[in-house]
Amino acid sequence: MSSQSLNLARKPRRILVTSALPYANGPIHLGHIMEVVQTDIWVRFQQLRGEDCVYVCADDTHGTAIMLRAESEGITPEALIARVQAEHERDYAGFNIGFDQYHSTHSPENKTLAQALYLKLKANGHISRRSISQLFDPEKNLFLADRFIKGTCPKCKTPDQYGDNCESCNATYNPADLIEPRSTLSGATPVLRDSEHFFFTLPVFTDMLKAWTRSGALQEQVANKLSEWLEGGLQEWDISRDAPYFGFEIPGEPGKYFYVWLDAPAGYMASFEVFCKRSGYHFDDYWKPGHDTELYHFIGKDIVNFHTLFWPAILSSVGCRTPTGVFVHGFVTINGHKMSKSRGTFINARDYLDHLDPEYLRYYYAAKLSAAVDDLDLNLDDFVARVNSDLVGKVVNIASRCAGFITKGFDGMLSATCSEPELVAEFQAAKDEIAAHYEAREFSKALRQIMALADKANQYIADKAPWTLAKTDKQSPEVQAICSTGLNLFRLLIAYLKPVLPTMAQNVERFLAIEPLRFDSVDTLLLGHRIGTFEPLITRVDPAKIEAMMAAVAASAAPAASEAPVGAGLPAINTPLSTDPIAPEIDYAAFAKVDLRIARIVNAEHVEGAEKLLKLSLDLGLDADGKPELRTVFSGIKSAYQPETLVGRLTVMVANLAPRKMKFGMSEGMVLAAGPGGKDIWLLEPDSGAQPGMRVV
RNA sequence: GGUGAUAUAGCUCAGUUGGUUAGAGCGCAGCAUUCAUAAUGCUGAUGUCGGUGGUUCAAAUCCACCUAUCACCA
Repeated sequence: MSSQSLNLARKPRRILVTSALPYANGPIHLGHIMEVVQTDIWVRFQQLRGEDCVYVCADDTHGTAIMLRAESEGITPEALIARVQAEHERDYAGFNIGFDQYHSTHSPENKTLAQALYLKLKANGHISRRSISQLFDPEKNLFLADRFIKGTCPKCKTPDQYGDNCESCNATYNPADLIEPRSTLSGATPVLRDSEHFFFTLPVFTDMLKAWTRSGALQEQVANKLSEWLEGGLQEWDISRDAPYFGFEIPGEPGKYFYVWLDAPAGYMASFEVFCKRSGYHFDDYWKPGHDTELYHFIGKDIVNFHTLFWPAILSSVGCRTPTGVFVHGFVTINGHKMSKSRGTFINARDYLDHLDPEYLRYYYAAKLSAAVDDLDLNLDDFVARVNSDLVGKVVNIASRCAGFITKGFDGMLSATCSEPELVAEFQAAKDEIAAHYEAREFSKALRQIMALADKANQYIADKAPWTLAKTDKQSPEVQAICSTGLNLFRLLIAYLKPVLPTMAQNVERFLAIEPLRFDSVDTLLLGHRIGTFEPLITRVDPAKIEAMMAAVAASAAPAASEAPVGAGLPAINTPLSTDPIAPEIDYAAFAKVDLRIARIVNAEHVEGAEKLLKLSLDLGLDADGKPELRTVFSGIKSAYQPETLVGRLTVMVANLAPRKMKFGMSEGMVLAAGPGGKDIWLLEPDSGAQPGMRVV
């Protein structure tokens, strides 16, 4: 079987690939990098096999968050997105991401495309309009998305909850139902106001989507998730926003703008269109039905709905083809935790590039990536061990230990034949299986197999011990044959690794004095060829550099804390006081009514069926009759504390709060804690010396 | 609160349709080697497969419930 002649005989596949558009509200971080590295490896693999594969991306530039961010910086949105895009492109280039085109959703091409999509949807009867009632900030003069509204939960009365659900009791509600709602942008009390909105009639596409999501275009895990929406009944999708909004105005509807998620996917098309203009590719070949081209979107699990429901439905309405595949990946965690600014683990691409070689991270990600949606943990100790052991200890070591003999004994000339043909053949025969793993995005499997081969190459060299022979005869043909074989094995490994390590592959090509490797290069061997001198192809990861990077990240975390997290769209000024201003003044008598007491937590346990609550038993010491005062309190701190870590600790409780009946029993008081919720809850604890029952004043 | 996923050696992960003593790499211990960026080779130890209960001749694998982590809820 000659797969080489097969490849030459057939026409290359024509493939268009995208990565998700990063939002222009913040820097590129290691999560973004994981996605583009995954995509880039897949694209390079296709190209190295001779396929015609184009890779495009763009900045996502519209929305309220961008508008507010620019306002707080005192610049125009256009200036903001231009600056951020330059940073994004620079960071991606730092990781060797080989985009064929990088564009912007705020471009004339995208405006034309988004408007054309809309007009087609409208002409097809897939746009409806109706008035909706929404909270409006009378000071800032804009409609408020749920995340810009806070107030007291109407069900459990917990203060300071966001507009759509309560973190304490998990209730979901309409933001208009909040008690004492306020705008997080201005602090003003929002008012209800009506406005006409435009909707995409998504339910019309239910059958089409049910078929498409199970057509093989999606991972099974993703299709399962989507059945939740499909079986639950799709709703019409609100695609308009009112002025002021940074985006494109809806044609013929002054003051109405496209919701950012309408023109974002159009950005894939716009970017590709720009590429077509300068390359001679035909736009319609890739976006209209009836062509043999393939279209793939690589995205994160947080934006599945937009890419696998709204987007295919829109494409099908306007007479475009649906994606061949949407490949969903998980999130990056650092040492097992979510990237977090407060924890000092929010690593931006720039932080990494300032200290470390991008090839390390490309390799580490590849070594752990699969086609599944699982999160990927960047464990920094593991990172150092893995990269040093695999890349330096195993792969590069093969060249390093062979090259010296060839250079010194044979003036760089490789032997005319390889010894150990079976071993060489085994390396070559692995091609199809490794290619299948790359194709299926099972990069970790591909690399495992490649590293197993690298082990065999080292075993072979150790077994033949050319250094022993060289002691008696530096010019022994046997030494030349062994080391030439070793270098050939090394060359095969590099050909397999090239999608992951483009820079190192280039260095190897220079060292071996060969033409750029392609995937099929493994079918031939390097015989009777003069190589260059060996130089270190990659240096070991220095753990001190990791420490320096983490120190820099932690140092920048403090001032950066006031910046909005990426993509979260929070206002630029975000301190506890800004989001939750100090309450109206009270007199001492009012305060004195609250009886705060020191209490010892004598027991803490999970509550069966409760998502957020822990059941605490609090000891307040003995009362006047010498009887122990024990209280049971249900507290919404489960997300931040393990029960066993609480037992024995002292805290402060409201001792005279009216008991409240909860689903799980009677709660006789409240313990005091601060923080926004989730992991960020901090229980109050007195200095040592305080005794249970003491009053806090 | 609902829903989808995940949980396997110190670390990071494989484990196909349930089938003998559960695997790999790293790390660790011992030995060998010294050509190589303290690299390599050989040998070895290490697991209540998140928990509980169930189905079965047989469960890491199937079912139920629970716990933890991640995501989504237009």
